Amino acid sequence: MPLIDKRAALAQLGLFSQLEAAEREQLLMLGGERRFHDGQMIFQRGDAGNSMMLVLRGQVKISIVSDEGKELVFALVPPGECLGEIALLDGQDRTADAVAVGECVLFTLARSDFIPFLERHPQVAIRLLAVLCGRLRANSDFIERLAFQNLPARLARLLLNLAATHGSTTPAGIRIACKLSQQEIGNLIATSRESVNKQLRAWRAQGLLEIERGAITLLQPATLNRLAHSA
Amino acid sequence: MPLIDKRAALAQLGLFSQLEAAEREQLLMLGGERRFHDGQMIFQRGDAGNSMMLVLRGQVKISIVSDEGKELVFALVPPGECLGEIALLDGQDRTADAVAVGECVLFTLARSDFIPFLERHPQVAIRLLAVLCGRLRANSDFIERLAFQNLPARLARLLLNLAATHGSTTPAGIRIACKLSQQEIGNLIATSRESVNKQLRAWRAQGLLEIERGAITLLQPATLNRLAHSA
DNA sequence: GGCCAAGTGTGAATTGGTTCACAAAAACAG
DNA sequence: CTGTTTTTGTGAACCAATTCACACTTGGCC
Repeated sequence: MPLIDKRAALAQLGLFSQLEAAEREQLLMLGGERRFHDGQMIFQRGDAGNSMMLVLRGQVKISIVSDEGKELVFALVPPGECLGEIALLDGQDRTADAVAVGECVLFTLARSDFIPFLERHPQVAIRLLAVLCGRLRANSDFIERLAFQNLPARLARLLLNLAATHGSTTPAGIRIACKLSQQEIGNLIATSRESVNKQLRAWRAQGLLEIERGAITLLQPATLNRLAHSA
Repeated sequence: MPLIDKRAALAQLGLFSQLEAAEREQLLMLGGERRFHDGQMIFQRGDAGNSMMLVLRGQVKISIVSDEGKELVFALVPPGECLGEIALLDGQDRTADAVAVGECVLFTLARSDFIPFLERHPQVAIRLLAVLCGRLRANSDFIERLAFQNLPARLARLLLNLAATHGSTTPAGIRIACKLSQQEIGNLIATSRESVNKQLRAWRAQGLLEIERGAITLLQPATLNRLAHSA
């Protein structure tokens, strides 16, 4: 397990990039490092939210679970981004669960330390405003897709999204080396595992994509894109 | 049409309540007042968003419309609250439409004026963070309801919500003097007008509520509450 | 009053997607 | 290598909600 360079991560992160190196040093002293194993719960909905985290390594799944046990995944937070800001900022409970995906290293900042820091560094507050605006826009999109788009459109969009962030271009098409099970794909677009399966094979039958173990290759991204933007 | 006291409204609003009176005076000079008629469009999705507004009088409907013409209403912003903060803060396009409901008076602040003000007044930035957190929580709720709750649950919840904000207690129950058409109710909970109609009459038949012209009286709010929290 | 537009009421047909129940295939642990 | 667990594949039955089609009511307006 390699040592993670917190200094570099902090400098790179938009939130803190404007600060003087000395100020970031200060922040480093305030925060702590925590490690989580794959599948380990980081925090749970309803917990008192007195810290925020920055992903140094691994990914964090942010999700909610219904009474009947259905899960809806809001986001998979990649390294270099933060999570838990909302509860930190308003001091209320966490609105969602956070679970480690893979071995994770997080840099954590406690509310009691960070709020005073924020008051001394207004530029950071302004940056945070931008972060929250981004979240709000993402949420709007999510709502819009849920309300207006049917399963094929939501799935197509997800695939294109994954392709853009985790995909690699190959002669045949864009290969997504995703280790997402069909169940997890379903949880990302609010649909059942079976429906994901059926839609994927339907598209495979049409030659739109190829399915291997743990990877999907988009053969006709343009066609999928059309599907993502229709009903 | 009565004169609206901008000074009082600004002082009352959480966002600016901490400021010195003199600073609020300054803000008053920066902003302008605009009036809109019932149904008039205030801004449209995709517009450049270079201002935010504060509702002084009337209500503002925030909604998006799908390709097929379906409308989804995110919020009805009441007097004393603000709208359009997101686009103002990040300088990007508006994510939704805003339409006046009833005769509206808005206090508007331009981005070019407000951002410098924000930099001089960090407390306001911190307050804005709280506002955005509130929005994010509301959005989370919205997503959760869309993804997990069926029509009766969503409708029950909406009615209880309306009862809490616009209702008056009567001997028979809680009376909601809403001037919402069934279509508009549907747009608030992402469902068709017909389905709203059928569900309301089903509940009326069960004695859960009473329907008059432009008003609904909840006879058994407790039962509705149970419905709102089940599947 | 009488007309037109907006809103409401209602049933039948259709549909998109879920649920269920299982079989087959991989992945994993010992 | 072998049994166990997780994931995938698939069809049939089911269901909630939409769509469609149309009648009825109400309100506002000239």
